[in-house]
Amino acid sequence: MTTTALKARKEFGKTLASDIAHRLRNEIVTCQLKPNESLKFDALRLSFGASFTTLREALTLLAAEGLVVAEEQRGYKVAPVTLEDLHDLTHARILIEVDLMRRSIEKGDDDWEIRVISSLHRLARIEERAPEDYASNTEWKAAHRQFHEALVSASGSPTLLAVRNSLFDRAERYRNLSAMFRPHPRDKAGEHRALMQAAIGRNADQACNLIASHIQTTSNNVAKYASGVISAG
Amino acid sequence: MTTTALKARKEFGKTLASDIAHRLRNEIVTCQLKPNESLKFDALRLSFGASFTTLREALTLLAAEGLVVAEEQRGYKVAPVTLEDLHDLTHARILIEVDLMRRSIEKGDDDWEIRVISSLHRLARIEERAPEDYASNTEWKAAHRQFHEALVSASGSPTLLAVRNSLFDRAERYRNLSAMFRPHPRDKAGEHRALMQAAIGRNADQACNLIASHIQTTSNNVAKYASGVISAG
DNA sequence: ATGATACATATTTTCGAAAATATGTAAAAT
DNA sequence: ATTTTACATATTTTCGAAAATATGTATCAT
Repeated sequence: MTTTALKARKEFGKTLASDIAHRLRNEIVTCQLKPNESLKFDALRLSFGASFTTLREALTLLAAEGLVVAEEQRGYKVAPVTLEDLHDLTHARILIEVDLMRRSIEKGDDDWEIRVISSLHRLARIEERAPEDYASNTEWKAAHRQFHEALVSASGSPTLLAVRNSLFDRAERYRNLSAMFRPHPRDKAGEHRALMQAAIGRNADQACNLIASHIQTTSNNVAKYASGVISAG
Repeated sequence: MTTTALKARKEFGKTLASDIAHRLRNEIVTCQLKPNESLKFDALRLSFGASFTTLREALTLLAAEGLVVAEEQRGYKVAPVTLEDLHDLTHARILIEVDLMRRSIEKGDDDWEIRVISSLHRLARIEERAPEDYASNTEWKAAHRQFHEALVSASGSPTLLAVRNSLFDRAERYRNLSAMFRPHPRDKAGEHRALMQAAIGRNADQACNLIASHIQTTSNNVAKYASGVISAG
């Protein structure tokens, strides 16, 4: 009932465009906006309450991240999901995440160890509280993201970290898609704990192997359970 | 004198925004727009003849590529050049280019071999014609880019290729900067020929070593000759 | 019936003005 | 002299209308 209602529109960024990009990104990753769905300006204007220009800027940003594709003069649409894209994405993620992991383990200081341990702890607590299908839990997803982010956070490579974040979003969309059709979520708790132990124990080779197979296994499961809704590619 | 004058404005893309992004990218990479230079809308509007909105879209695109940085509510500026950034960039380029090279050699077909051989041939011809300081030659730069692009063009990884292209632009800016202060360009002809031979000969290990040291050596030279104009980082 | 052409509609793209925000300057207070 | 406040200016950000482009429909010729 106060003036916060107006300001509340800008939750995540200082500018309206970056805020809308954030909201759009979320809707695409969670598949509220479905793959291949065309993003018409009139419709977007209605649901996001912003002008053509502002929306256009947000879409440009998401196109650069690979969540949206732009067909010039023919508008924007949510990026399609294909098996080919999933494989491409998985390969890129493993390459980059393994490199970042190794360097993080080399360079990580006390604060890094604390970030890794505490983010895993938070993740475990959430899993305790909601043992059944935590994978569709928003809180779990945020904690999961933060744990993986913490692992590579000491790598000191802004360029690769930025790419990594973008790929993580694209992968999360596939995970969400798969979760819709999967009877039970795979139990990753053990894998996460092993990752933490290898990282903190400065066992770089083991940590890199673990993260690579963690990503690969997740991807294989996505391909298995979501193959029905994923285009042939 | 015909109506082409109007259409000529759009040389590179179908939309004006993508065309302006292309032109801006070129001016930044060639350092006509200097590192750290602030990109005021009024000034840009004058030199590019487009409206706020269109320019904003182009800048958003270049910010995603890392050639421009956006400070919210305080406009855009050309991305700074620092030794730290150069190192970060070099590391990322080696990681990605080596991976793409190996996969290109695995998968490359006859057409790939032809692309590699013919693009090297063109590069060599240009070097013959203009032996002195071809590095500042626009034609040479385009051919150089195409040769390196050809080498990795069979990798079949759209995601990593897109990142690679973006990193190549950022690196080229550093090369151009260094060229301004370097007495003679390093002779890369031998390295390029060796790269081609290793790739076509399907000697993946050797080709990967060559491309890694090619990138690293270039980066070291940039650091050496351009250190005066690069911020400490 | 089929394909081509012209027209009407839908949609994207671009523009310049208006609003919001930051920056700079001068007067007032301590 | 230094900080604070108020005001004026410069700059970015956002908007909705107008232009450009694509898509769909009906008409005509073959």
